[in-house]
Amino acid sequence: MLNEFRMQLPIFQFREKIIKSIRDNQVIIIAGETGCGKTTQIPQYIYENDPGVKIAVTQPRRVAAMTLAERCSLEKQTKLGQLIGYNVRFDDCTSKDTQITFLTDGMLIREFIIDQQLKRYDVIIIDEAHERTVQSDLLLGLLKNLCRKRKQLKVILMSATMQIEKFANYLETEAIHIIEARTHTVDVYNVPIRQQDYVESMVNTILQLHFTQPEGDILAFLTGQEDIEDVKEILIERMKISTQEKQLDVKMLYSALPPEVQLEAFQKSVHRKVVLATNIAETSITIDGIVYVVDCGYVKIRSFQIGKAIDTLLLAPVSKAQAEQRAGRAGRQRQGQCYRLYTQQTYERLAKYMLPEILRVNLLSVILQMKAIGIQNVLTFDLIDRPDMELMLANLNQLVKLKALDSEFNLTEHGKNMSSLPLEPQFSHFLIKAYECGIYDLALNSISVLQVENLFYFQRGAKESLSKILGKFKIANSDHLTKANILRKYEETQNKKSFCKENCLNHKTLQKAISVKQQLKDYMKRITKKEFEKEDYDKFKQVLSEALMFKHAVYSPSDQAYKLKSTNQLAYIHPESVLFNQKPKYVIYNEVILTKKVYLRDVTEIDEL
DNA sequence: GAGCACTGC
Repeated sequence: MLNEFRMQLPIFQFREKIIKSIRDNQVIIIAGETGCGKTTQIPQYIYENDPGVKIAVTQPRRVAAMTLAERCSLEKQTKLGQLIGYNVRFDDCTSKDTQITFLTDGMLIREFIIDQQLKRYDVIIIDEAHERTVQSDLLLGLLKNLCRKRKQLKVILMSATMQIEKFANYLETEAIHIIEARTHTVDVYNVPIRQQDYVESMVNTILQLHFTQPEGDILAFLTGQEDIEDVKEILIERMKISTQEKQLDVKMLYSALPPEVQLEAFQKSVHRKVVLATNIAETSITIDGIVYVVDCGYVKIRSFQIGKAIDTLLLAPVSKAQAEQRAGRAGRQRQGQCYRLYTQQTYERLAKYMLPEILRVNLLSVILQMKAIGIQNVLTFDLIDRPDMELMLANLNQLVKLKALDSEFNLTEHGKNMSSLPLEPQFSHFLIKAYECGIYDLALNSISVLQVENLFYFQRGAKESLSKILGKFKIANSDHLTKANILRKYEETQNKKSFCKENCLNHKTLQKAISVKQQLKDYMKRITKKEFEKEDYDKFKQVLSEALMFKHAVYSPSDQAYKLKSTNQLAYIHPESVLFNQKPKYVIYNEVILTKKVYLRDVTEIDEL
């Protein structure tokens, strides 16, 4: 039954022990580094031991769920979607025969909304729990509760070997298994003195490495598009004037890069390759052949400032766990090396772990989900880390104003409908109201494009300017309507690829917007029957303004900036807005975010507040 | 004149 490959995995020696542990305990923890085989093998062991059980395995990312299902199917020599399948957004590859389902944790939360007992599964495995996403934290809370109601249910938490005691205490279990993986060692070097400018330091380190060390590709961790482009330019320049013969291929990798350009970073290169990447290469993406890692020591982190009610996207030092994760990327093939552009002393002072997501994001949609799952008092719900009470209370009150909850915080019919849509509550509210007012096509197009990121792609020094392109599509002083217009024009155009090229648009992004639109349309069919349509921009703005009632701002001439109605904070219109450099008196916005300045993103002019 | 970490439903 078990082929030789499977028997060689480190986890195999633990097979009997783990099966027994699952029999004896309701909740068990399995910790092991990547490569020990826990994710692919444990579900199969459970199935082989008791072929009647239905198993769910969650993953933070959709690609992981899909590839893992494929791998396991191959090992069991079954067709994908039969015995073993996956279920991710836009792609359900399961059947009535499916016993092992790999799914994203967001998907399992949606299943909780439909069936609060999750009766279709006998065993639930939460994988990569150490990543501490909002979804996996919430799932752990829900499963902890569910274990009291369903005594036969088995829950398995899988994670890297960190914070195990914390998970064990929280889940009240002593059944812990630690699996050693066979990974190659990575030699870590720190710079003796920290350089002021990590871009310069990065370039020097890469070149020195290139000219002195034996063959093997390099992965460099930077923080964003800007420093990646800087390093690339300088590297290419220095290589040109270098007297050394050895060539170096410079590739980039970050999520705003169109997928076809990202692919270049994976191709085998004749010369040594250096991939300049964001933390996308930390967990989401693996590049083969990496022997050297260079780590700048920083990462951009998005956090929600509770008092000011603004998001920030700022540079922060990495955590120790993150630095280890980055270094580990050098040891996947053979023994590797990691160069850190910071001192040993700086390393010692780093935080052990990054603050979990649930403690640093706005929780409006999570709280609506919790209410939809039937949690009476979300303020006292037992999560592994409790979010700020005042933030949750503020979120509850916002949901009351959006009529998702009544004054006693009970879920309304409208709230139930809102929670069924894969959108932020404001947008769910907007879409439902827009349907009722007969502006559904405009609203659907607008919301669909607003869901996707990186609509435009500008290479450094691109001829076409953003304002010129925006000018072509601009409608009614509104980013929301302008984006709806872009999607319409895209759909009407025959040659979509050249349309995108002309307008610096991202083809894959618009394709995704179309999938989103179709999905929203399908969901909306279950909520309302209304489908008459009129083209009324004023009505659109009126409904949007009501949905974004906490996101109004007024221009203050003395400050030359916008004053947010909610907090009196000053902010500027983002350069990617059609209203950039214009000064309409009243605006509504989707998001306020601090990067280099406090910016309002996706802005629409309105007549009055 | 000036900007764009990463996931997920």
